[in-house]
Amino acid sequence: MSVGSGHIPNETIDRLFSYLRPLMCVLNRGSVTVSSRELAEICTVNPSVVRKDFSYIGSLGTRGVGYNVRELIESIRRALKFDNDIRIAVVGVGNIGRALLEHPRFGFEGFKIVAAFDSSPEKVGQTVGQVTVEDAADLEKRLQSEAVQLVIVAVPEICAPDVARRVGDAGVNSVLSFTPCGLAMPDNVNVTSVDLSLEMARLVYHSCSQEGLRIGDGAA
Amino acid sequence: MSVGSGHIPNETIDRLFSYLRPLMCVLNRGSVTVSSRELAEICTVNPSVVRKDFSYIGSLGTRGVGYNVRELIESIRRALKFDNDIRIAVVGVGNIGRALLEHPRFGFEGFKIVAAFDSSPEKVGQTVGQVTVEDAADLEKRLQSEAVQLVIVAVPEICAPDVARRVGDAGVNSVLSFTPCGLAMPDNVNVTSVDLSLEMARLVYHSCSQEGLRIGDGAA
DNA sequence: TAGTGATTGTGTTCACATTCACAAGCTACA
DNA sequence: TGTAGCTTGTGAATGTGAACACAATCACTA
Repeated sequence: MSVGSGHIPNETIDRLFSYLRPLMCVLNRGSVTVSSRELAEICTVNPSVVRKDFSYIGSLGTRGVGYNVRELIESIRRALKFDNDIRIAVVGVGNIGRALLEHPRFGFEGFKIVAAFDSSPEKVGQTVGQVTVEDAADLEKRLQSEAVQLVIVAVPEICAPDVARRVGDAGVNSVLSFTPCGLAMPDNVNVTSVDLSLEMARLVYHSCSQEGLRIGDGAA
Repeated sequence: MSVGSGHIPNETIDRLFSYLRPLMCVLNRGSVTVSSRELAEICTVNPSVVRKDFSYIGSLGTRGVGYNVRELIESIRRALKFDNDIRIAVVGVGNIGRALLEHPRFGFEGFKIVAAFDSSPEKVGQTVGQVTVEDAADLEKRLQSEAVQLVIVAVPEICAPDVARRVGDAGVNSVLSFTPCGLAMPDNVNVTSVDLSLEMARLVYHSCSQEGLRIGDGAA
């Protein structure tokens, strides 16, 4: 019962994703290995959770030493089927859309923005970041020809349902939306909404009820 | 063991927050009551989860009818100590900061942006949304005089650690950051990072491994 | 080569959360 | 008033993940 046999718990999957970026940081700092204790501290989880998580994708560490950072990143990405760049399109080049397009890091993290759309004539033709803004009229056709896997919907709330429908029709089944109210989408389309209000409310709640988080592992 | 006695499970707390916005939508649609089945459908959870969650904050529904939407929202907000507006400051008036400041909905959701800061002289003095951008030099002093409870850090990555430190020094203990790499903060400060890469990676993973989500409650 | 200190890997235990199933209670209507 | 149809509220069962504790293993040093 080791190495990728059996099934990986859902929570572990979620955490595996969240390890990736800290590991990148550790790698950039020049560390060759990282211990479960270190990584746990960065991610604010229990070290034994880290070890168990990694045990689900195979025994990757060396006792007494830790985990080889580079190998670890590789293994996680393999386990999460996150090998090739994910092809992304941004719909809506307002403040948020622009921020995304100008964000330089996506390239390093396995994402590639391949197209941007807007319906406003003065924006169409502009070059923002690495792409040139296209007319939203061509949305469906272009999503298909660019083999887009994920669409970021950053349009005004009123337009969102229409855009979402068209994206669904084009066969894209991952949508990241900045419109918090639920978009009615077919079952085969996964939608994640970025809801800052929600995060902020939770944050303040937890700050108020400051429950002491204990982390330790054995000798704490 | 009813009505606010005992303790509320963590997962329930999280969900209570996530019910708020859908309930607002239902309210705006003109519905007076909502059933656990309806709300569960919107939130993609099991109806019995909804009922149990609400049972932790008291018996709020009427059998055969459902829950009074307005009362429900009130009760949830009370339970989450989310009665008064949360006072927010935005640091960094770039694309993201501007998007936040111009976002009209916060006011309706219990948030009030009371200040914005930037270090660039040409931005200081501009009015964006409801506030006038102030010089970041006065940050600590102004955070205190405005009794800011939560700071949104939307500055370039390189400046983030410094801003975070100053925010911490000013006594604010909730920070929402758009800088994904962990900010080193004292223990009494809660930081939530908005990490789009993380969300996108999860989204694509779940779209690929399309596991059929079942929801039903008894008769499905 | 033996000893020391550190760290992983994991079986077991425990705590927590979800689901189920059904009684209790409401509305509507004849 | 009585009946039918919903919907809530909740005890009990089930499922799942987290924490723990410790054996196994490695590097390093004398």
